Amino acid sequence: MPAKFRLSDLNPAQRAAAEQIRGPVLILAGAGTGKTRTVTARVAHMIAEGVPAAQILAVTFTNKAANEMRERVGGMLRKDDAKKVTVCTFHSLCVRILRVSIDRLGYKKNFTIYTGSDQTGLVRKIITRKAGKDENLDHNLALSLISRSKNKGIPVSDRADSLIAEVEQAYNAELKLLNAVDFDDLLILAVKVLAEHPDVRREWQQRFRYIMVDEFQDTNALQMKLVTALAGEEQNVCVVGDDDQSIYGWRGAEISNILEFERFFDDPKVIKLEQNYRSTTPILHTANSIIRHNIGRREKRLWSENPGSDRVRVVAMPDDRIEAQLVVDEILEANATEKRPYDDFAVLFRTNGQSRLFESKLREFKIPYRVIGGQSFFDRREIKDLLGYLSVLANPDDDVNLLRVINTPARGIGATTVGLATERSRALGRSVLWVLEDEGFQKMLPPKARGAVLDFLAFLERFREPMLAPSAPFGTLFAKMVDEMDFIEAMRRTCKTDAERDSRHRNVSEFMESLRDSEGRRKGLQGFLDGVALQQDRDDDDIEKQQGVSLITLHAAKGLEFPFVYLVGVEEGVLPHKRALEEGSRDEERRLFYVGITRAMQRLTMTFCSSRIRYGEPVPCQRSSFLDELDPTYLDLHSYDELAAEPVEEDHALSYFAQMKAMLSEG
DNA sequence: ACTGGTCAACTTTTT
DNA sequence: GTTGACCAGT
Repeated sequence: MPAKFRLSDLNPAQRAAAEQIRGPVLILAGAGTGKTRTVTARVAHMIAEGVPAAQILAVTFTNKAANEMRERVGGMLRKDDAKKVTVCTFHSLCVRILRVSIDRLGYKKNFTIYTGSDQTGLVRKIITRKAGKDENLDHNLALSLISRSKNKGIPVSDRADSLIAEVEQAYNAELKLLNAVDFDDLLILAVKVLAEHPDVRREWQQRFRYIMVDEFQDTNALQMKLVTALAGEEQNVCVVGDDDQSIYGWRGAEISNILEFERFFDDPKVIKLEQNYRSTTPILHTANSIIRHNIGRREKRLWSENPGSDRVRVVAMPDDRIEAQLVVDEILEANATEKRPYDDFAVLFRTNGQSRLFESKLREFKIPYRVIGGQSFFDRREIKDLLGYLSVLANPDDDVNLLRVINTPARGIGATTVGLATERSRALGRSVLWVLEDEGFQKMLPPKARGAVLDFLAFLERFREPMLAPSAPFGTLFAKMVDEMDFIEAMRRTCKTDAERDSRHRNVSEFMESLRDSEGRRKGLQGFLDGVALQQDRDDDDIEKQQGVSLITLHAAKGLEFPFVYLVGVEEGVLPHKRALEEGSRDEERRLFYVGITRAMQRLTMTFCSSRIRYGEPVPCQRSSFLDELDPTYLDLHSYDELAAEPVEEDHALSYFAQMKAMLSEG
């Protein structure tokens, strides 16, 4: 074993956690308490104690966390051991199980995974079909209701005749017909196949006899079921989490999984990690003061040995443009005078849309930056089109993607022909592709359309076999396809501006390159498509290598840390978000705020605006009520004017803060 | 069947 | 400020 690993490097609590190898273990790891370090040390310790590396499964919630853990484990173990440890997300674990065994549940193994926009598209279509286009049942609402009920195993509405119930039924039935599954299905079906087929269950239980789950506070009921199913009799389950950082309730996460862990596993060993190695006392103190307002937590007291030299700042800004300007100015200055690399800075915000202004300001000043998370590369239209072709090749039942690509680029198969085909497909209960191939259908078409359809079918057919062959050079082949249909030229023609043309063209090139890269990884076209659906391939190489200021949503920031953090847009309605307040999840918003604060290592600045541009119009806003919940001991309140002019003395700032507070409590 | 234009609606967070 | 849905003209 490499010399890097010594149990004596851990503090007593961490060490206790690493040494408890067998039986159920619950590690309550506050923010910045060396969680990943402890977990990786635990893996190393297990292997040192003779546990075969291949029997260890570490499940995380996000790919980012999985990648990080894989890297850390790799640094601590011999290379061949490290490779044998399985580190993956819940969803990719489910895909693994299902690609082998989903046929037991009546699906075909070449199922397609429907993500975000595929789902919305499908639901939207169903809503208009069921209710006409004037009906404005919000498709996002419908989807989230459907998702929630799928996870809980109960129908959306008790009234079977209600529109939403109809939509739900149609959605699920249609998915099955398309030989497609959504994210919820991945969990549901994996749990189902394990529950209903003891041989499958036994196989996986024997494969993974030691299970670790990271970010356990984000698991939902199904994920808990999956863990229990895999754990088997031995119950070598170690979960790590922090209820104060539970921020995925809206997605069905059950905070009770961690709060009531004892209900699921007998007599677990519970270990708390409370020493924080990340942040200074002012930052931690401020963080503790906000999370105290939540009830029903597992009490933790985070402390730090680092007194730090900076107080926490709260800055009032006139509007969001100036907010971006000031933050960028400060970054520029700290980089110039303190020689701080740009990677030391992060701008954190509640909603994706808030990153735009910062992006353009940073570009303006030629400061390198990276956007973490945000709109996926794979959601761009041109990329979805290309993915559509690949999906149709892999799964001929995938009507949604077939319809997406059937006339992109335009090839003479217009709305009339498509309408005819879908109608017949519904009538016969066959896939659209099946209908197109049917001679009876072809005879109904006018000669021109028939020719176009035949050409299209021949085109697909020519590539299907070669692309799906076990070790096919599918990237190279697909490049040929794209070339033959003149995809790029057609796309360029539909672009309005030169900039758009360039960016789309670049995207296509990048996509083709990543496709060709994955040829070498031996997972086949199917593996590539899985990776895309699970967001695994999201150029994490690229983004890791990229340097510069990080722009991140609060959700995506969990697990990360930065010396200098700007938490922007701390306004009522943004953080806490208006929609969240309507749903009554103020506590979760508070945890989100807490997560944001605890990302900061040295210096934390929070800003709020008096006015913000929304939909192109300025809208007045107010500081967040969360700011009033903070303990002011380590807090300085500044106005933009002060900061823009001269740095203020601390006592002045303090009295300003006191004044402000007094004013607020009066009103 | 395709193109280009106007208009509306929209932004919570993500595997 | 962006994206898509819809419509009228070629």
